[in-house]
Amino acid sequence: MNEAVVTILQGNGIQPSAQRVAVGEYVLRTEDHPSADQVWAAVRERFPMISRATVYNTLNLFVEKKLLRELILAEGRIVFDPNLGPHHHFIDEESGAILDVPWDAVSVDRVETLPGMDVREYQVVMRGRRRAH
Amino acid sequence: MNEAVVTILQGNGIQPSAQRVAVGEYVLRTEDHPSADQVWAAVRERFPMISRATVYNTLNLFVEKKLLRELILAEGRIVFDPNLGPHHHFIDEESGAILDVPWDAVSVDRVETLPGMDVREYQVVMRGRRRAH
DNA sequence: ATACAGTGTTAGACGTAGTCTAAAGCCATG
DNA sequence: CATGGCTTTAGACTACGTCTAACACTGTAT
Ligand SMILES: [Mn+2]
Ligand SMILES: [Mn+2]
Ligand SMILES: [Zn+2]
Ligand SMILES: [Zn+2]
Repeated sequence: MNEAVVTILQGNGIQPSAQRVAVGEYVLRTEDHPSADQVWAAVRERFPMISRATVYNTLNLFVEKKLLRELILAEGRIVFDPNLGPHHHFIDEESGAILDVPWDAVSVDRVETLPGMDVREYQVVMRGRRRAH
Repeated sequence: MNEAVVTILQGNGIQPSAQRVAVGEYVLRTEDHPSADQVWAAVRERFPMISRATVYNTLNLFVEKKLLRELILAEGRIVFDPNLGPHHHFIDEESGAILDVPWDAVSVDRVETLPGMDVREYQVVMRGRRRAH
């Protein structure tokens, strides 16, 4: 059992069962933005007997305990993001891949002054094509 | 049959059947961002025999013909937006309501300069609470 | 008038992502 | 051991969207 993950879970009031650590080992470290079923597939490679319900339960628990964020950017799938700091997202329309865009790469102004809206959080969602740079 | 809607449909190469006009009368004029089933409910009040499949077919046709945009901002529902110009969105976390934010109410910079990303379109997605203003 | 073709509508089956349920397993404590 | 509280599990269930295949409508050709 990965001690670093065990420590994170304990530090957030989560009993570190073998299944939860296996899910955490993948989803808390990925650079990706995987869906629940992608997490299930990835975790099953090393922990083949884990059930789908446990993966969903664990992901929802991690969201509740603020180890993950849920993003809803594309049709038919919720994706999970272990990058908790403020950042933006770029969606490659060709592959569906979701890329992080650093908070300071884009500048956004006047969000605080919108009449009638108390903005708790915001992000820029960009869509387009990836290209060589 | 609403002549204004008939004209819009014809102008976009869509045969103005009674069902399509009924859907258009609601969804092309709403200030809301309704889901397909909300559209179905609204249209059925005046056209009770319309089928769910026709509403979905019609909405998808309107999207294809660029009379509507699809937005994916919340869990478990695609919503439709007849406001075609560039604008941002604010989601009231209490009610789930989606409000338009005028393009110029917020300023966004440096989106064009992101390395490796060809941004075709973008918007700011804000979440928070509505309040009196 | 009738036949026919092309388009549009319909009910209901289907696919699929996510949730729920109820039983079984695990583990600490007495 | 026995008990109690979590946790996991398989599979049922729900909800949104799509697909299918039959039926209806409309306009044109005969
Ligand atoms: Mn969730
Ligand atoms: Mn669609
Ligand atoms: Zn991210
Ligand atoms: Zn809008």
